[in-house]
Amino acid sequence: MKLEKIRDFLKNENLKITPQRLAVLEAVIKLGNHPTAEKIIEFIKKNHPNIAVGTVYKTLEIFVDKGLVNKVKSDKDVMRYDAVLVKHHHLYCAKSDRIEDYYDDDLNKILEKYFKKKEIKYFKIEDIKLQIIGNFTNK
Amino acid sequence: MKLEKIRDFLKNENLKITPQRLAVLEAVIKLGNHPTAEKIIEFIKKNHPNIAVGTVYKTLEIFVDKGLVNKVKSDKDVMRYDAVLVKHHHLYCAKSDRIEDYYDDDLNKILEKYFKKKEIKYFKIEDIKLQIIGNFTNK
DNA sequence: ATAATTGCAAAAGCTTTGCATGGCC
DNA sequence: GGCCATGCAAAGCTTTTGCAATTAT
Repeated sequence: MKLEKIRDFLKNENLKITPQRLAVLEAVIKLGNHPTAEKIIEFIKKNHPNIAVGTVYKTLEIFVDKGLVNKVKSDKDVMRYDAVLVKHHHLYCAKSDRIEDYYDDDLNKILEKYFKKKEIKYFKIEDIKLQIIGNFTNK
Repeated sequence: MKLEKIRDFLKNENLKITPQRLAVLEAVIKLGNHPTAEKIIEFIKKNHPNIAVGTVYKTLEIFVDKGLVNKVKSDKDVMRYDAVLVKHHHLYCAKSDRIEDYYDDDLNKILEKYFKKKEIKYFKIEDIKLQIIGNFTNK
């Protein structure tokens, strides 16, 4: 997302445009690959040494509420954040904390079709995310 | 899983059969629905008031290592545990912490077939879990 | 001007750890 | 008896909170 778009977005949500907020979003986007709060803070501190831990958490929470950022969690570690808004799934390394995005529109269509036919009693589906667990064979 | 099976399992893994271990596994099984450590401790304390929190966590971790119990985590809350070993997926309530199991062999077959054809470069799949997010329409 | 946001530090969970005591094999 | 497992309490980590000072609009 471009800087101008981000400013507009914040403005539309009645959120003040502060250097901290821009820095947090920049960090999530530039770091990529589902950074932890710790990594985000580390990244921001390079250019913005006085940012407070609490500010980063609060800002991330606001972005999650507004849908600018998503939370990603595996079965083993701390909260991680993701600024990729396009629908996607995740590849989880069984042995490490590595998480990669997986895009596949055919798959999404198959799932959509499947669940349209085979409705779940007592449950209205909003979204489906695959956790694909396995091992990366490259380094 | 029956008590005798559990005893055999522990024996085979060279784990001592202790009342605490039996109680933890019993709690996870009887509570069902992905209890938190807190709920497990609460349940066990009824019959076993002196059990230590640390013991429960250590025991759960051992069971997870040995594959007797799985960890389940949503994007929002603490670690939860699951003694259902049959392959299944999860329905996550978008508004609460409710998590229900979802079994569907047809779905598993479709996914298996799909990923057999459409291999992911650099990744060897071991398991696929669906996080189905939405709303329960019963109470 | 004023209301929202920040930094700071303390507090609040949840989970882990160290060690002496106790219990299983 | 030997060694593993437990209980207890303290410590560790991540995340949240309260509040005075600061900043965006």
